[in-house]
Parts: sequence; structure tokens; C-alpha cells
Amino acid sequence: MTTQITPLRPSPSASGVTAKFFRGLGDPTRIRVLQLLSEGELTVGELVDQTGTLQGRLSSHLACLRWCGFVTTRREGRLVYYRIADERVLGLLASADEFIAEHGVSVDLCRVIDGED
Amino acid sequence: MTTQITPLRPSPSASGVTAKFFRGLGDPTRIRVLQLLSEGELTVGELVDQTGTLQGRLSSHLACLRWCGFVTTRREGRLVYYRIADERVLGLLASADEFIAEHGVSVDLCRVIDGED
DNA sequence: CGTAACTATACGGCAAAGCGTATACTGGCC
DNA sequence: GGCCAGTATACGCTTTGCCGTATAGTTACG
Repeated sequence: MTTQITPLRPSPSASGVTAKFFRGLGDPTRIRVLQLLSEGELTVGELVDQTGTLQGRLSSHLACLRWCGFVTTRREGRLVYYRIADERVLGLLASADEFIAEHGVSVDLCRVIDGED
Repeated sequence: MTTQITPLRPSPSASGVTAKFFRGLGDPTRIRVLQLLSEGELTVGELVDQTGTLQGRLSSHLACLRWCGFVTTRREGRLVYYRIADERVLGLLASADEFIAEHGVSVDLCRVIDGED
């Protein structure tokens, strides 16, 4: 499968998928999960403990991350281990953090987009 | 001003701002604007024409992009020119497009996050 | 098989975010 | 100053997406 060069073109459907991709990263719980997994594989239970999220909720978020290709899983009996599927996402998170190091106060105070946590 | 190294840490407030940052990129119109501006400076009117967005709406989106540090402006009489403020965002868009080249179909079909355009 | 641990999915409710539209504001020209 | 062009902001409405919670499904053990 050849890697296709995607030009930075304002095609409506392309910008729609791109926007959707970023919305996938636009939830604090999902970000937290990816940050935790950047350090190593974890089970759902461990992720529940470490994020302080309700189990049912977290599984929904994990389903989203899995479906979209951000994470992958393996099962060991009752335990399901999650890990990062595509290292590119960590690069993206690192780039975002760089931007935020400089503009984070403004981003935090943006009135168009709400939310603290 | 020293550049501060931001560790990939699951601090709730850090993940909140990071998520908010990505939500800023989570709108197709805002993505389209950044894509158009990647090729050069444009006025609001030109952006209105090229995105096919209502003027009032677009100005709201531009306000968000400006406030968060994605774009910057200069005024020439009645005309306001917008341009990319931080090239890192273009890198982010390019990375996202790479990811989408591989996972875009799944992202597009994600049921947790809706939206076509 | 019954019970428990672990995880995934479903569902109704509510908050967030974008919408269309109207209006306010700024600059230019006669 | 009046009128127009260009842009920014405000507001109520609708849609989207996460919430808490319940339940379904899978695995393990006695």
C-alpha cells in the first residue's frame, strides 16, 4: 500500500474528517488516557483508577480511541490491555504541548470553546 | 523567556487545556480557514467567499482562531488580513493528514463523534 | 452452575458548541 | 454628515457529545 500524499487543500470532506479527527482528541479523558498509555500498556481497570473516571464512561471513550485507530488492545483472560497504536499521535500531543506552552493561557480562556476539565 | 519542557503528564488541568486546544481545531470551517491561510494571507471577505460561510459566522470562527494564537491580523483601511501566526499549527495539520491517510475511513465512521461537515 | 471480577454497550438527560440572523462598529468617499 | 463597504459581536435556537447509570457480555474459580 503506497502512502498517498495528501495536499493541504480546502476540500470540504477532507476538512470534515480532519476536524473530526481533532474532535476525537478534544476530550480531556481521552487525552489523559493517551498520556497514561504513552508510558506503557495498561488495563481498563488501571485506566479507571488512574483517571478517576466511571468504568462505563471510560469504556465508551476507549471504544472511540480504538475505533479511530489511536489505541489497540490485547486480551489476557478477563483483562484487556490497551496501548498506543500509532506513535504519530504522541508526536501530535507533544506538538500541541509546545504550542500550549506558549499560547496555553489564551487557549484556556477562549470563550468560543468552554470547559475546564 | 525560557521554553519550558512540558512533560506528557496526566495532570487534569493540563489535559483540559490540551483537549480544549484540539477542540479549537475540531471545526471544519476553522480547519478550512487554516488550510486556505497556509497558502497566503487573505481578507475576511476572501475567506467568506472561499469557504462559503456566512460572514457573521466566519468572524466568530476567526475571533476564536485569533484569540487562541492560531492566526494573526493586520488592518489596511477597512480590510483585515488574516495569516497563520504559528507555523507549528501547519505541522500539526500535516501530521493529522498523515494519520488520516491511514485511518481516515474509521475516523470518518466514528459513532462517538458525529458530523460529516 | 453460581458467584464474582472485569469490560463493553445502551439509554435518557443535560451542557457545550455551532447555527442563522440581526445589529454594532470601523473605515472610505462624496 | 450620509451612505456604503467591510468586519466584529450578540443572541436565541438547534445539534452534538459527554454525562451517570443500568445492563449485557466475557472470563475465572470453587
